[in-house]
Amino acid sequence: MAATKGEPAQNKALYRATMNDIARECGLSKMTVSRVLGNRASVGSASRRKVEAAAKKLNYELNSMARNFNFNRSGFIGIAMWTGTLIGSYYFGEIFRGFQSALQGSTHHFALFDTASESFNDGTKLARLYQQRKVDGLLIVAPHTHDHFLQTLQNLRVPMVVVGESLPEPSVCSISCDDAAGIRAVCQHLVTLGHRRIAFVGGPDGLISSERRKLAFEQFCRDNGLMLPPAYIQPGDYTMPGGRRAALALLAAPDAPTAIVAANDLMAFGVIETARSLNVSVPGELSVAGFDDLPTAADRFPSLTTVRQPVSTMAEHGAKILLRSLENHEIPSEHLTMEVSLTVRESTGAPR
Amino acid sequence: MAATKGEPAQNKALYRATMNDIARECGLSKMTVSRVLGNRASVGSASRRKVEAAAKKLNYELNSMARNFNFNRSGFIGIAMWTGTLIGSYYFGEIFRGFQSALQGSTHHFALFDTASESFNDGTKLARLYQQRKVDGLLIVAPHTHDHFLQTLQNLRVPMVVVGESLPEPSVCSISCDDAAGIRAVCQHLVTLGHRRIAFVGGPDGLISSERRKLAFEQFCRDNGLMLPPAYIQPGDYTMPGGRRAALALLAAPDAPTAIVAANDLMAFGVIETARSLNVSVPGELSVAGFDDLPTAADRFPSLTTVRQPVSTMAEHGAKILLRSLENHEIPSEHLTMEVSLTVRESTGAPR
DNA sequence: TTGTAGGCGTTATCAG
DNA sequence: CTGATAACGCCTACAA
Repeated sequence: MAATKGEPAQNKALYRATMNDIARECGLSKMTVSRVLGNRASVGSASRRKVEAAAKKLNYELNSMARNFNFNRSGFIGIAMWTGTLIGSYYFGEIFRGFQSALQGSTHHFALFDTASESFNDGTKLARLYQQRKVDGLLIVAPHTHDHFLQTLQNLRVPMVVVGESLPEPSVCSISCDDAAGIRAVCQHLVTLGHRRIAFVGGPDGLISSERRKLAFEQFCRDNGLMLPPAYIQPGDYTMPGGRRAALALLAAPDAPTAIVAANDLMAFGVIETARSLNVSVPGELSVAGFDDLPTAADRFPSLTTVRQPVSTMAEHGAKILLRSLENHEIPSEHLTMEVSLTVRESTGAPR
Repeated sequence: MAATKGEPAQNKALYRATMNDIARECGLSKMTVSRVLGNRASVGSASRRKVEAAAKKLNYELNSMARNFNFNRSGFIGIAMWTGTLIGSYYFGEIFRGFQSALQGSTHHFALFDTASESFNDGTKLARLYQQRKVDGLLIVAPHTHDHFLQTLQNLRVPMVVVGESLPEPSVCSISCDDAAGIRAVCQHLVTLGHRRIAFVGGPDGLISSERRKLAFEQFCRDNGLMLPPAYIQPGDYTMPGGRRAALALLAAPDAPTAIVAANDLMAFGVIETARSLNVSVPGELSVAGFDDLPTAADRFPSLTTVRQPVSTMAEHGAKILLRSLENHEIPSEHLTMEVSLTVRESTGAPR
């Protein structure tokens, strides 16, 4: 590591003008100044001009700390999540995009908090963010079932919206997609193509959506009289290596499936890679489907049949609900379930 | 989209105790309370116990807004970047990981700002965040050369550190990796293997690091007397499709290269995919190398020879420098260049 | 339309 | 060790 020292740089902070300075500058009371610069209340046009000129001259900016202190709000929305696994993912990118577009016209900003740390799990630390007025509310992204903070937060009346998972608690607002419908749609698609031996690669424990997808798959098989040996339900972890492992287990077995449904796209990619390395052609000998519709799902060879969930729309709705509830000083409690859609591409076809 | 209304939920906010309440509760002045709860100054142990008991009883939490208002600091560090392209990337995941570990023991938190919006480019909006005391300082991630805000920020003495790009401005603190050394290492590796016809897939315009990698490549070729027809320098954009396009152009030409160096891993993946689809074996007929060392670089078939840059370490250093400079009320100006290392894997070999 | 008084919750300062 | 007072910068409420 090489270091270079730049020129000395000017260290002293610039003086920041206050409303008082402006008031003095133009011989008005600071209330008049406040009305012009902060309140936009009715002020004589002469005064207004004077104040605005002085503000520009002194390079004045509202001190949002004094302001928020007064209003008893921080101006920040906290995004709370397991950053370790989520932060660099496409999923979070979409989530953030959605959050951002909900922020249009709002004066709020986003702060990012990691729920992985020990003290977060009982909600103490998260709740404290609100009690200390560091955030006005929380957007909880894809919480795990073993995150025990939700109850704590709810008891303390922390305004919050859960995004990406549907919670059993009816009084906690949550926005998710219709996981079960998505799985049913893929399975129906495969059955229509003629498949009868369909296997499933599940997501990690601890995510309700993941559990939902698995249950929907099992239910579909029962409803349609498909064979479902235990080995057809492989555990997974939403990663590509996880998909590879599951595919190895499935394709090595004597009664290998003719189709594999993965609980997310990454695992489906892993399945396809393994199939390729085993010289099992996709979709010729094996159909593969995923869930998420990552951008690369369309780019890959073969392109991936998958379920599209409107992640950024979910996030946008969630953030809007939170913002609205902050304005109205109420705690949101509705549950939203967004529709998903099946995108059929090259990775699925009729079985041989 | 289906919606369900949860139970009414308790809407009124809980009353928040203040230091005054506690003072009254235990018959002491609020200064004594402040000393116990905020200052940790010397206080008689009897008083201390009384205050702590009352605080617990009233479920008291420090009001950080009043506190920060007093201290004239917001408690937030702003992370400013082009979120559209970065937020969902592995790179940002590493960056954030680094930032976070720098925050251990600090009372600061992170806020996230998008520099894509129009008004950001001249720095006005970004500077305002600081002038309005919404953030105490800024971490600028991978700024583009056409981001014109840096000069503005510097003039306004905004404490900031640029991470991931090395800037020409000597008085703006920036932390980056030694791009040129990385490229030289890959090229040397290829030349040592016997390659003489090496092509390059460049990154997007507007990133200094990207430009640096290209220049280093050209310089290496000149220094080593390698042939370098213009077509050997392909434009790219740091995406997989970009890598595919470049590879198509390179492999179709009459004097196709025996090795391709991509300015990042994603493009290298694209090159490998295209090679595969053209039945050009890697590394048999074509060696491919990247830059970044994404986790998947080791997983792929063939695994990728690439340059590892210590992204999270860079970020951690950057954040630490900023935090330290905030404590000392000074503006950092050093330039740090971190070392990179070559990781040789399966995608490179001797030419036929 | 403008100004005065007071308060938000905390800490600095200085006196006891 | 403890307390009274003032201050941070802004806004609400009321009065002129």
